[in-house]
Amino acid sequence: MNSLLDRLNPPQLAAVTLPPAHALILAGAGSGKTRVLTTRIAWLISNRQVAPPGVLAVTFTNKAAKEMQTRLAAILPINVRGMWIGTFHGLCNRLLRAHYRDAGLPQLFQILDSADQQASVKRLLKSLNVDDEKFPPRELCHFINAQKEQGLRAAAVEAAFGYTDDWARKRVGLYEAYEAQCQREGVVDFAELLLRSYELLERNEPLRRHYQERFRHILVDEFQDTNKLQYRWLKLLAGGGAALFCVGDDDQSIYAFRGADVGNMADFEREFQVQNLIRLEQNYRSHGNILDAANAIIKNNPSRLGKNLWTEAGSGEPIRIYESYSDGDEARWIVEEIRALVREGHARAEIALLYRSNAQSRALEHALFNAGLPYRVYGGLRFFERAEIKHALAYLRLIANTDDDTAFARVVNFPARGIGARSLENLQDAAKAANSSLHAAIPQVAGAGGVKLAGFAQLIVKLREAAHLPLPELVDHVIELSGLRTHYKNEKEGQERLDNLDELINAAASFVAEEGTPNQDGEITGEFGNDLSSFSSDITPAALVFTETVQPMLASFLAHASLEAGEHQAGEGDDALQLMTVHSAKGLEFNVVFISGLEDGLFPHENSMSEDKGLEEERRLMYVAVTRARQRLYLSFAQTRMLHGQTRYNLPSRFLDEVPDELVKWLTPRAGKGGFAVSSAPTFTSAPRRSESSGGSGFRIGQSVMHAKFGLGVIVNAEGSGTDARVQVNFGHAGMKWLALSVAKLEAA
DNA sequence: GACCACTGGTTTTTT
DNA sequence: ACCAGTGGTC
Repeated sequence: MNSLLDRLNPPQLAAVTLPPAHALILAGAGSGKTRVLTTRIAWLISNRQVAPPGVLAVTFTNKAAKEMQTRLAAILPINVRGMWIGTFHGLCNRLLRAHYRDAGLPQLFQILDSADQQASVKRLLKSLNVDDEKFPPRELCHFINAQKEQGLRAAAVEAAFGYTDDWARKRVGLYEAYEAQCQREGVVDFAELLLRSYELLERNEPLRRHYQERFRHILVDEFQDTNKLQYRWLKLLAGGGAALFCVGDDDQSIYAFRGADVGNMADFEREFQVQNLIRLEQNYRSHGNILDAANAIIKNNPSRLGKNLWTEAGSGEPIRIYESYSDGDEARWIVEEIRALVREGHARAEIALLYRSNAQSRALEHALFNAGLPYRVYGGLRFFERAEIKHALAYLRLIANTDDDTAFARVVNFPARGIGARSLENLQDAAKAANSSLHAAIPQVAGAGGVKLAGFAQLIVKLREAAHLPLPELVDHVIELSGLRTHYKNEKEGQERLDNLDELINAAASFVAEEGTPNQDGEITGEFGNDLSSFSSDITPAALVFTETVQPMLASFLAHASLEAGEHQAGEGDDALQLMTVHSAKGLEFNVVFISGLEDGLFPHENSMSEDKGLEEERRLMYVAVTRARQRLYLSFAQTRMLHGQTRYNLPSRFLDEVPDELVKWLTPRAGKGGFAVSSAPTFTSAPRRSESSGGSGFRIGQSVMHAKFGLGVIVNAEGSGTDARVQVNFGHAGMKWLALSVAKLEAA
């Protein structure tokens, strides 16, 4: 068993073998964080400090949870799938399924993903005759989720903030109405999973005691990404004396924009009087120059817990910086560079192209496509989010729960069966009057619309009669009987959608194979199975009973579809270049990394400047991007870039200035502080449309200029001529200014 | 109910 | 530039 600890460095070893007390592990990028977590669990179990059911391990993504399980299974001779290792949402789902009654939910409650939630809010606004211009569904969802993530119900929002005006009051009212609608429909959104299970544990003392006593060791991955509610959830579960082992890196906190609160790290340290603070600073991933650059960049952030990565590897290659005239030129240069790398023997899959925002992938894809280089873009539409899949799932959801109005509204007229807006309006009115679901209100609708609706109700009855079929057959049956298959067969470009629907049947089959296989004791123990064996049976005996007609696998499969939208994408496994945003690159590593579009306004993003601490988060994002690279790192920027159909002129990113000169090799003449080196004369592309030449002043759009007060800038626009000539200049730090040429003393820079 | 023109809105994203 | 969603017409 000592071999388990053999290859750990001293701080890693210390972390893994800590006594059962609270601990905060500050784990830098590439410092072996996942390894420490899994080894810690394995060590605890093999040293009999805790039995497998006493461990609770939480991650953010399914991928991380799966990786932890796989690694553990390789070390320990136990059934890992029965352990409580999962995402916050997955574990909360498990908790709520087991105690649905105590949580006030129907047994087969459905989970709304973000799109479902928005559709649900939209429907709510419509039924209440609320102007969706005043309350955009998107923003309302954001508001509702933010409140839930603070642990605030609608009633509590008022108590917490009071109402400043009618609009605020109305907004909270809508939150309340949304809660009521979800409750009536028996659906929960993502944030609700968390809040509901938090409230369940908080209010139900025997249940809380049960879990507090059960979990002796709680381990948290990516702790810096937890929001307030998740932290409170952890505190509640650890309230019975469990040891909380939190691993995180404040420098890699890049999700504040969706509620993550790095402050949780400091709070944890203080509130739990953490005596064991361990820093993992030795990096096993990157060469020295890359690490030095990352350290130099992140050093500019004032509020850090403090940490400095080092490596035993040599300094390696310099960081290469390239300036190009346009985004297209940048992409073409990247293609050439990649060709050379591949010739030198680099695997394409080991080369990553990172960018700040998805819109930037277009130019890169264009160039890669023309060059015939295989690539894979991450972050597109996921399998379970495709329209045809969501349609099929909606039918399945109606089998599980006819009150699910979101599912109902989605497919009542898809494929088209002549139920128009008119009939639906009547139905909605009837449902509202009876305070019932849309399905239940069908008999109230008279006329031709009523007949057609009754036909749809009949279809649901037929589908429900098949609910006992094995899951894959049920899915197949639903696709057939609903008319989806026929619909897509008749559609000109429906073949891909048909293939996807077949893939859904396959997914159901493999889900049954993986999750539904009973173990020796005949229990279903997968993440989405109802792991009831682990609960003391006196608490929820009722949870063992399933609705007779509906098989448990269906509910589990639907939860699986919502919680794990799936990275089911083409080209997986091929030797393809990896294209993704910096956000989605977190946790990954590559031999060669290109970070493109390093321009002020893009990266750091202009929207971040107005936000409090926005620039710091952007800098952490840059830190994450840089630390993805093992051997070679390229940074590139362009003077002009097409965005939203307009050419934009940006200055080089301030982050470039933060990389020490001695680590860098400029592939183009070095740009001055905050300006361009290469005068905008394009060397390998046609000149851009120069709308005006600023009244013959000698300045042109795209030119770098120096101003006594504002410093360096780029001319982005011009109007007027002669003494009236004015130019608009982007000064980066100092912002965008209109200057009269006759007054402002501008010099070409 | 199907098709086409117009509008608005585009940071990052998991669950 | 480009998508999605909407409102008009047939």
